[in-house]
Amino acid sequence: MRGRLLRIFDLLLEHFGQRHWWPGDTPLEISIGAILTQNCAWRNVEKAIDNLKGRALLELNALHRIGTEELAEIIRPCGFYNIKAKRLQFFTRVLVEEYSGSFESLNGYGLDTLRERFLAINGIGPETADSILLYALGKPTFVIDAYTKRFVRNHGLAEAGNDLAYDNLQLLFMDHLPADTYLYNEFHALIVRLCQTYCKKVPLCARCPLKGDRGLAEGLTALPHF
DNA sequence: CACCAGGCAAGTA
DNA sequence: TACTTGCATGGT
Repeated sequence: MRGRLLRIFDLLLEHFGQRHWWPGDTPLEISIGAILTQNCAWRNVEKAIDNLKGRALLELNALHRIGTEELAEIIRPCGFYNIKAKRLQFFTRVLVEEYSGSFESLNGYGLDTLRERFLAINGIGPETADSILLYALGKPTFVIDAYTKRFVRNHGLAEAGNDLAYDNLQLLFMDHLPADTYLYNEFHALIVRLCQTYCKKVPLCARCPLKGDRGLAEGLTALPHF
């Protein structure tokens, strides 16, 4: 599996090039995006983040202090705005009260410690936690999202059922790849890029160039023709 | 019109 | 433990 995954990575990287993920200029902006994108289209998150940027709210203390109802109206375009406003402030509260209000102070903690702390925050589940850890903090944890699950399923990398649970999907990648931040960053972004073009709808991606009876590796070599 | 989009928590059986 | 529901906007 290790060689297979690395081969998939190499072919995707060659085909699509570096992704330069996650969109966002600072650890805070990346973290905000990770929370706001929960079950909604990224284009709507961009509108919400633009609204925040226009009001100088991409700043930890400002975001922490603003009224929750006012914040909800500002992030309205990304949907679920009432609950997401609370979730943003649950997160900022922990940073302000426990970590000196700075992302720099998080660097001194290990991956497992921070992941456990993030998961204990209401509104931060495994995907949001891993997105912040990997893309905002540079910790080597593999992000599993709807695209990743679809990718694994459609290409037979895991059987249906419990193997597709979040933690097991994460182990599928992390047990068979070196714990490398760049690799995890790029690999996940490439899976997203692939699915956004060829696997737009659940549950199957009939047009996906990786799909077929010939097997994954062989299918991948056909990528450049699409 | 129906369905989907880079989840998560709370409620139910 | 496993499954269902609420949360809500905007694009196709």
